[in-house]
Amino acid sequence: MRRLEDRATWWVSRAQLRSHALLQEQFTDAGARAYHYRLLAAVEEWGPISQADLGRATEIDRSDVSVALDALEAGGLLARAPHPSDRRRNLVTLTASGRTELARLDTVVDRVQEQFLAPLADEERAVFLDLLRRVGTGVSA
Amino acid sequence: MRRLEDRATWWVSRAQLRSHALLQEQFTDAGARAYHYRLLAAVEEWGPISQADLGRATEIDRSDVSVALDALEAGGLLARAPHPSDRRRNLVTLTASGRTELARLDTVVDRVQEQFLAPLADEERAVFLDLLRRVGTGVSA
DNA sequence: CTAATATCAGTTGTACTGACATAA
DNA sequence: CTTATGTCAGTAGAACTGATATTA
Repeated sequence: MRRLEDRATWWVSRAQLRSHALLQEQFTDAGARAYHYRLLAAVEEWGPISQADLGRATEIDRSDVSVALDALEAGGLLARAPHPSDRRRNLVTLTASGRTELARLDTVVDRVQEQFLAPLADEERAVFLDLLRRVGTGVSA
Repeated sequence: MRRLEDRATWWVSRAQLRSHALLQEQFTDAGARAYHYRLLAAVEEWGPISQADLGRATEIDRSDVSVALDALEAGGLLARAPHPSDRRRNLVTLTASGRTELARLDTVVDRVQEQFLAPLADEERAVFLDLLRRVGTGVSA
């Protein structure tokens, strides 16, 4: 596969595939999903936050945020409350068990990250992160 | 998103998203799909090749190879012929127009790669490729 | 009897699209 | 009148699963 293996797009796919497989496997064992983790993490950092802002922060489509929040709310991991001055919005906050669940999932993600980056030495990891960040955003800064 | 933005898994997803968006957009304009390109490229390098081997080379599931080949064969880009000594197998080969189409898609992929790697300097691209390859295979070599 | 191949039908999770009622 | 928000229904492509007939 000379043709493909010289292409960054190919290797990005392969890397994403491996990362995704590790994450999915261990999230499934933990009874969670990637979307849920991303949303819980964003709510912890930015909450109380509206669903639209949550979508922008996690880069998950508004409509998918809406559906995912239904599950998270049903599981008691977060709560929706009306915005005091803008009745279009729901303010989303973490519950106590949401915080616990997030901490639990953090250990899963840390383990996955360690396995994923295992082929790289410490100095290489920092370089990799930097290059990946720039390529991911499309900005050279 | 401190929590997510310190994680390689997050940035791999973002990078894959950007790469995928560029590829999909320009493949759509060109009337092609990622699977088709991967299969054409593999057949050119390894063909005549059986469908099972094609699946292993491209890391596309056998069942998906089967379906994708239907479309490519219908478009006259490649041909299936019975294996002379193993009647279970189809030997897949490129047709002349398959070769032309592959060359056309190569220019698309080259353009996408250039856009995708735009944030990186030349030396950085080589480093990035190397790190990505190791992380994608899970092997430090 | 046990693989391996090609195929078919169906499922999952991610991402997106278009539409809509409501409210700013 | 225009824009933003939350919701709903539906779609697309990638990846996978399980089953099956055929052949090695």
